[in-house]
Amino acid sequence: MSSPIVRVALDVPLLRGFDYLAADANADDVGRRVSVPFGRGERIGVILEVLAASELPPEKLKPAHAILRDAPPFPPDWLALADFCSRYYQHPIGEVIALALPPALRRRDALPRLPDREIFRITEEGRRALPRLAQRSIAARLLAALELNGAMSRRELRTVSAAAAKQLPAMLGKGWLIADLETPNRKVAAGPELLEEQRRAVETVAQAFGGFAPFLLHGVTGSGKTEVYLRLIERALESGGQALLLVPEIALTPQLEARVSNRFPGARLVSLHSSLAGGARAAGFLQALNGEADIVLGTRLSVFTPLPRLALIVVDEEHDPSFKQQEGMRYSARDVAVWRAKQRGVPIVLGSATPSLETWAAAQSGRYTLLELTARAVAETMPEVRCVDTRREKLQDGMSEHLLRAITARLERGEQSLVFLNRRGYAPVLACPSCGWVSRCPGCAANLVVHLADRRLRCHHCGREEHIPVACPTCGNQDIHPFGRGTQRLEETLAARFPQARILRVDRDSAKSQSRWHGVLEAIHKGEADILVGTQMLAKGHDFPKLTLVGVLNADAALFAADFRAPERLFAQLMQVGGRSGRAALPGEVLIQTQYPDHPLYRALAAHDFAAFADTQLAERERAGFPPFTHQAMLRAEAPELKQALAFLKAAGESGSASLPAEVFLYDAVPMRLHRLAHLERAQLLVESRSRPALQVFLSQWLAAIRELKAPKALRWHIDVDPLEF
DNA sequence: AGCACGCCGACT
DNA sequence: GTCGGCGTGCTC
Repeated sequence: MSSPIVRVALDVPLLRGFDYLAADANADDVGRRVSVPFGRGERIGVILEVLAASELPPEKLKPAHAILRDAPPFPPDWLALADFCSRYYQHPIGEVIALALPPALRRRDALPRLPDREIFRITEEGRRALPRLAQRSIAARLLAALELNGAMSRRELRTVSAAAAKQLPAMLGKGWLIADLETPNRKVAAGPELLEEQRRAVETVAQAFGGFAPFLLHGVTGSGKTEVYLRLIERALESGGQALLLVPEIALTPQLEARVSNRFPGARLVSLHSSLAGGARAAGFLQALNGEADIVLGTRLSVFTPLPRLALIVVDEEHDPSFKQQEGMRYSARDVAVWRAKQRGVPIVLGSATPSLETWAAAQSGRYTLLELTARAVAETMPEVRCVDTRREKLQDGMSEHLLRAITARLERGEQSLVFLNRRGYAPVLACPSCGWVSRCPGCAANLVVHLADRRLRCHHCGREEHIPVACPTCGNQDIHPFGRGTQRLEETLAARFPQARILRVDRDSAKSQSRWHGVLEAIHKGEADILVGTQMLAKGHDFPKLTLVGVLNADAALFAADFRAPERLFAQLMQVGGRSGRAALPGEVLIQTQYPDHPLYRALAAHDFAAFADTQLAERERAGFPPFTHQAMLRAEAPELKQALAFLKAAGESGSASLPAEVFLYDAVPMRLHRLAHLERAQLLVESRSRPALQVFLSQWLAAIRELKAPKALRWHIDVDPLEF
């Protein structure tokens, strides 16, 4: 009888698994970590299959070092999830698994310690023994404490005696105590009264528990989506299930985490945000895997958490672009979450005030069930949204008289204003008016942005920094100046115009660190600022009670951008900033400076009518053959020379057209919009099909052919399935 | 991806 | 005579 074979997924960019001899392997080692020799080193992989024989000649097989049995194996549905991602996103299985695992589990480290959930109780045997023991003995004191308290954890027993841990095994051996697992505490704090439509949404989803059912929960800021999530999580926990709550990659996670843990004080909450230390991430992952965690809350990576009792998935702000990974395996956590809900037969709730058009279309067609929250649940009113026609009103330093008057009125009333400008820095470029020189980034096809605060020129794409030159580098002219307007300059002009006002700029530069960001939020809350100048950083989630005016500068560019998703993002962004202002007592106002006040996007925004906006966008997309009416994949290449990237893509395109199915279309290779980034020239080639399966089949064959192409050593390429960026 | 082997140019 | 360039090929 020959030794069993394990097929192992390793973190290498190769499509296949690797077979090893493993004499002690058995069927339930599938999904376990394994240490194997690879090349001249050692690696940790995951067992995909246990086989009787390998297709490889026996002499090529090496024995595995050890199957790591210190944790439960990753369950079959988890491996199936990795396999799906591998095939759908055309990414090697070993790398998918490596991505899904916390780094600590990809090493041979000792596993992190999990929070102790073991509790001890005294037995009859122990009660009989107690009087016979010396009163001051450790055993007696422990038994007495247990008799008094019922059940105690190891930690609690240690407070009785520091030597408790040492004594426990012997006492267990004598049958004086029994160890048990702490039963989860089902305590739920009271939530606010639900509005009728919230209650209906909760009931509709709750009735779908136990089977796959996708929902779109559509409701503006303040309509109480979070409360719906919390009630549904409560239902999931009641039935003994686990809930997965995915949130965008923003600084808001701690707030939501606090809200969840306050509501479910007895539940075991695992929070997997990006700044988590390695050990903590692994611990959370293992708690989810062994079924101890009740709620997993985290950003896109959390979609890969193993959850044996999964009962519900929630994706909050489902339209948020941060759910899509933009490097390595370019997966969409929202889409993977939907697949996972289907695989596991559980309901999934996608929540947003401005759903992605993909999700909206699915809800319109009935594939997803639409749940609408129309009322603002809290004491808030929708702000009044108006356009300021900048063709008629002369601008002063980028601001209209209208906006300036509105700010003045807020100052007089002691309310806050926010001026929104999505452009960091002082000015987008430094230029010489006499010779036409502009500050360009030597590595990127982009301008260096003037940051006057620290007197530097900075590339927002590659991070390059230079000193601000005193004279034009080409003609020596000393009269060079910043052109255009960024948040720093806006702050300066506002300060000049409103010398009495306290102005606070909020962008990535002014709120770099977590602590500075918190300081900023606190200052706003305490009313220590009268005028806020900010980028989209300020748009999300936070509640500023005294804010009653939002002015939007320079939004028009997105209306006519080359990227067909730009209007969708603009609408979501403006809706979000607008949502920062206004409550019942202090109604809010949004002033949008635009040259196109009659544009349907602004009209829909003014009417707070997402559906109208979405319908016109979807009609346009259908006419133009864009997603969600077609499915796309983007092949991108980068190389030192643009012609190398283009030549590679052209060769790839030719190899693809050789066997192109009728329903798949290959476009020509073109330079990317930002065609040079960090000294690399970049180009891309779009593939499109109305049939997702046809596209998938084509992609897997095509990529096999592309891997055979020879390319310059410095050229790198990747495939992006369902790309967001153009 | 690493990391070997392998065959041609300028250095102690 | 060797150090080292990165082309090619393999990893069970």
